[in-house]
Amino acid sequence: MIIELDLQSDIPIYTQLMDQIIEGIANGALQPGESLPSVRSLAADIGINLHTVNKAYTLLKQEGFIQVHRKKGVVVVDKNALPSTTEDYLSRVRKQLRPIAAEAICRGLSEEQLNEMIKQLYSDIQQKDRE
Amino acid sequence: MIIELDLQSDIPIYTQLMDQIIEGIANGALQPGESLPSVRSLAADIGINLHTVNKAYTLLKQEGFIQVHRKKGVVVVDKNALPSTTEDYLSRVRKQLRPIAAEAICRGLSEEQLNEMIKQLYSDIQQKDRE
Amino acid sequence: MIIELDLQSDIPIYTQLMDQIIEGIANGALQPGESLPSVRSLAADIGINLHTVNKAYTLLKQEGFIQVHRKKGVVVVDKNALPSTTEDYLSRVRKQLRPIAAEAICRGLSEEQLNEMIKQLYSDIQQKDRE
Amino acid sequence: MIIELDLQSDIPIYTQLMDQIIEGIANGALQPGESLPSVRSLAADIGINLHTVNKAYTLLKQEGFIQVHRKKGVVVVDKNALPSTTEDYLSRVRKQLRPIAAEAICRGLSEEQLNEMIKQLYSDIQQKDRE
DNA sequence: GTGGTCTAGACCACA
DNA sequence: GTGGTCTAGACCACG
Repeated sequence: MIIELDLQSDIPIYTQLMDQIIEGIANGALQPGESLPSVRSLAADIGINLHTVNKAYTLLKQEGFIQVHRKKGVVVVDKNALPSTTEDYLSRVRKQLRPIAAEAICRGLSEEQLNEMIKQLYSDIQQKDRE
Repeated sequence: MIIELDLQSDIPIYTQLMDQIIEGIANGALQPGESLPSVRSLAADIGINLHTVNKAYTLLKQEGFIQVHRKKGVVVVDKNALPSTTEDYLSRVRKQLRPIAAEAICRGLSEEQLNEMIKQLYSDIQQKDRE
Repeated sequence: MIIELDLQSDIPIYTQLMDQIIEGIANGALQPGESLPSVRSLAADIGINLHTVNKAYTLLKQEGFIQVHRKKGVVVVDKNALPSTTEDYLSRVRKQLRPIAAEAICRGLSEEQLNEMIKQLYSDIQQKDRE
Repeated sequence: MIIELDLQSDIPIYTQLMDQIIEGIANGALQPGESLPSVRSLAADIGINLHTVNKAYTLLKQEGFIQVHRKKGVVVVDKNALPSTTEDYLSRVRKQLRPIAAEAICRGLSEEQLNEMIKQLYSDIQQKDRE
């Protein structure tokens, strides 16, 4: 799986890294049980700081996407094992979406267009799954 | 219009302020042509520094939501005057939604559920508009 | 002569007013010896503050474009009476043009294009003279 | 590269700083990809506050002259990457030049003399480029 | 009185 | 160590 980082972006590198890994899990590029590279090797591979990779891994672990095995190292959790649609999670998503929706209303982007966009994203992200 | 800030949040105050004002414009609490309070008075009202308010105003101006009128002070721009659905804007929204969608897929939140959430947000935000 | 002000502009109103009057002198809309409206009436006409008009007039007087007669009020000076191409003036123009030229170079706007633009401005401004 | 500021000037320090940096880019003193000093060190060097430097950098970033790279710090963008001669840009230049041209007409500075001045500025600014 | 500019000092997130 | 954010206090230009 290829990690693409934008060092010019205002999004922190560790966040970008998390997002990419989560997307990898979503589209099946990272299968449940699969091992992620060690902090050290991943950092070297993509040319970033150890701390940065470490921070991403730590947060991913906290959110339940990965687990640290003593032997296998960092492994991907089964999607189905994730606590789905917690109320906590739902309200977090709502908070994330709210300002996006507000701006969309101001700019005349309709509910339908936004939903269409989400539909495209879903199929776009899951696309690689079918390969 | 009431501004609610969470000073503990990891979202910068000026961003929260921007979001609230944009939502105010979206729901009609802030009508086109209406003047916003001066940086000083708003800062005093909500108990933050005037520079923080100023930063929010500056960014909102830059994004076209408000204008600084030399006589009327800070003025709300007409929603319809905003360049709606620029390709730039659409791709920005897509970038914002992508990680949200990816996580949703992992957590088993379906496209339909997300759509429903957006529908609720739209009606929730626009609610005051109907008054 | 019609004065057009942009209250949204970041250029101070008094500067805009000066610019318009100078352009009026340049294109002959304001003839030498002609009287300008009084501070009071001009302010009322264009709906701005007395102080603002006053400041513009004061600066124009300082720069030699207008004179204050005890009887006729504010009158336009003859262009030819202006101290032309002082070294002071030339270096001031150079200072104004320098950053414009620097940015033009960065953005790949050629010397010729810039000169062409000036040519157009000259004919554009003097156009009304022919009417 | 040497930065020269006039703290007595009525031109804001951050604007002067921007102008100097843009000129540095124009004349090749600042090469594409080169890193600018950090806000702190530059502020210390030229004896101004870091927020003032920061404002200049922020605006330069906004106008596309520099980018903030998460590893390299503040980096000069390739001139060729700048969107050259946008209609927006051209009309902005026109607005800047208009009052200059108007005054020039009043003072009897001919089109040719202005053109000559621009020619000199171009060669003056680009001078260092040839070294 | 308002916004714009500048300074100063502080904390935190990031790498 | 770097940029990002926030606060505080001050002066000036503008209207």
